[in-house]
Amino acid sequence: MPELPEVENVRRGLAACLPGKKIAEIEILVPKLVRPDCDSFREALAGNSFREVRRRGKNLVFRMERGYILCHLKMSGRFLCRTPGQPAPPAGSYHLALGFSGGGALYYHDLRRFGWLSFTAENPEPSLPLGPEPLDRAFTPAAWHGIISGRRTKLKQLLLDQERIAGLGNIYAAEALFRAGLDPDRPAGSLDPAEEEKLYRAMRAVLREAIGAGGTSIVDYLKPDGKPGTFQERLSVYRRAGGACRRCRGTVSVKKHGSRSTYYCPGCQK
DNA sequence: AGGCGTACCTGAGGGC
DNA sequence: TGCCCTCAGGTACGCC
Repeated sequence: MPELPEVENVRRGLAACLPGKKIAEIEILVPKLVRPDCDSFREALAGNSFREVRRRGKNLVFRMERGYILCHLKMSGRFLCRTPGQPAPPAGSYHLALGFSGGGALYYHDLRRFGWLSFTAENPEPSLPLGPEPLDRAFTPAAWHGIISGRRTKLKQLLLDQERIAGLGNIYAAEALFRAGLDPDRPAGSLDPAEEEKLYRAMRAVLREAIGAGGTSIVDYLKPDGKPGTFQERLSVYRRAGGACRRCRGTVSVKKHGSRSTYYCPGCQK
């Protein structure tokens, strides 16, 4: 489900309700969601408090009074934040719950159960195997050039490689390539300087716009307040195969990279 | 280096 | 109605 814009919206939603909250109750209904194991997760979090919610790529990092929780939502992980007085979600609608002193709770639900939460004593951020944050100041056109120059990987696959650039997934990789007018099969190293810069700008623009729109809600994704994002209304190619290209009125097409669908416009993307 | 298959899970939707 | 297949926003691992 979630790529950088969705995870960033989750982060913002949680940052608005978690800091200062002390964990009084821990309910783990699906043990495999927590690491290193149920018992140590409970022990580490009982009586612990939330301090800050950060994001690195598609990972969430909760800085606690003692230690950190690293979380990846994978395809279908979802948080729901409830303030004191708001009704609890129905049983069966969550797989993990952290109840707070004084009321309110954080709920996690993960339909496909690929996601996880991991308690670590030290800050896990520096050792995450991730490339630069595409919206960081430090991520300059020169840094981007260093990442793609000389590479034979297809653009689509490079954009999905979190170790090269963090945060893009199947939706925004396709959307960025469409905006840049680039064929997903082009070897990354084949871009001329103007094309490199187009892609650099396209990635950053689409991510920024999607963050502003609250992310893309198609199947699973909801913000921690339970509301959907709206960027699905503004997608140019993703899941639009057979539809008319908004730029050239040609037909949006789809093909596979590995086992994943890549949507693109053959007329616009060269 | 790069690309592919498989695995981890559940549910929705299409074809018959 | 049911069955079987494919597909879904991610990533790790093993193999060629």
